[in-house]
Amino acid sequence: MIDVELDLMIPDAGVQTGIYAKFFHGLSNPTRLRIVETLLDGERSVSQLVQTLGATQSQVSNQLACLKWCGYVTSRQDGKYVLYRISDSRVRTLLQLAREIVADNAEHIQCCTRM
Amino acid sequence: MIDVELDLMIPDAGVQTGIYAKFFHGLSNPTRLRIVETLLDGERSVSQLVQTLGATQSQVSNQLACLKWCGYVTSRQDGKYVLYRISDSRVRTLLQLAREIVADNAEHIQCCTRM
DNA sequence: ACAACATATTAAATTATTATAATATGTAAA
DNA sequence: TTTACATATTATAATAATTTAATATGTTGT
Repeated sequence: MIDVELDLMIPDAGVQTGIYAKFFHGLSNPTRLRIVETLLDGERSVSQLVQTLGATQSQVSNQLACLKWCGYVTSRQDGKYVLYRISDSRVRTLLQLAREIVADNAEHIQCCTRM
Repeated sequence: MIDVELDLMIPDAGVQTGIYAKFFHGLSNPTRLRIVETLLDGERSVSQLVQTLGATQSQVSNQLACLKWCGYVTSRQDGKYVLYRISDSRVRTLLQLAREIVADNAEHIQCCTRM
């Protein structure tokens, strides 16, 4: 009973916030972010991404799976290839906004030693 | 020479994308995201955040340090207390946009088994 | 200066994420 | 149906992030 009350007092404890944290986690890795940026330029196959990013096929496939789970990309089969695309155009806006915030707070953003 | 050319062919290889990935990493942890959400409601001391989130003091201080590095928050001393606030109002817009994207792509967002 | 409280830092243990390498699945052309 | 190519999955090793616990620093009031 006391535990329940305490839980309710904690905003978004556990479940709800976790979804959004996972969503942001999708962009928290340089390889994934570069995949998203590349796909913002148009649909790409896995092998095209492999070539563009200079990463291994396994790496790209795994990160694409992650981005798919997070809802950033969708895919369709096209012959031998699987083409990926950004699933929501507002992702572009999200990235642009992030760039602006980072640019205008450059003096506060230090080099992270712990992460 | 060949290496240099290859590097240049890879969009945002390494440095630049890394900054934005780190920025997003700031919101990729449930505790940090809840801190940001709480601070969007107004300035808070560390001990207030500790109570609200039900996390340890060490945890909150460490995550605040991380958020500070990422440029999300700034702080000021107020007597015994250190008050933290969101450093850029556009962070609210960023979170709202993320919520909208997640909401509208709920069917694509699966439960991530790997992360 | 001392005591009490608030916050920051650190080190070590735990846990999560990522890269690598190997293999499996799927598609299409011969 | 065999072969070649494209992508996905898996296991393991390497690395990074998080929690926990302890301690250090800093501020205020006595």
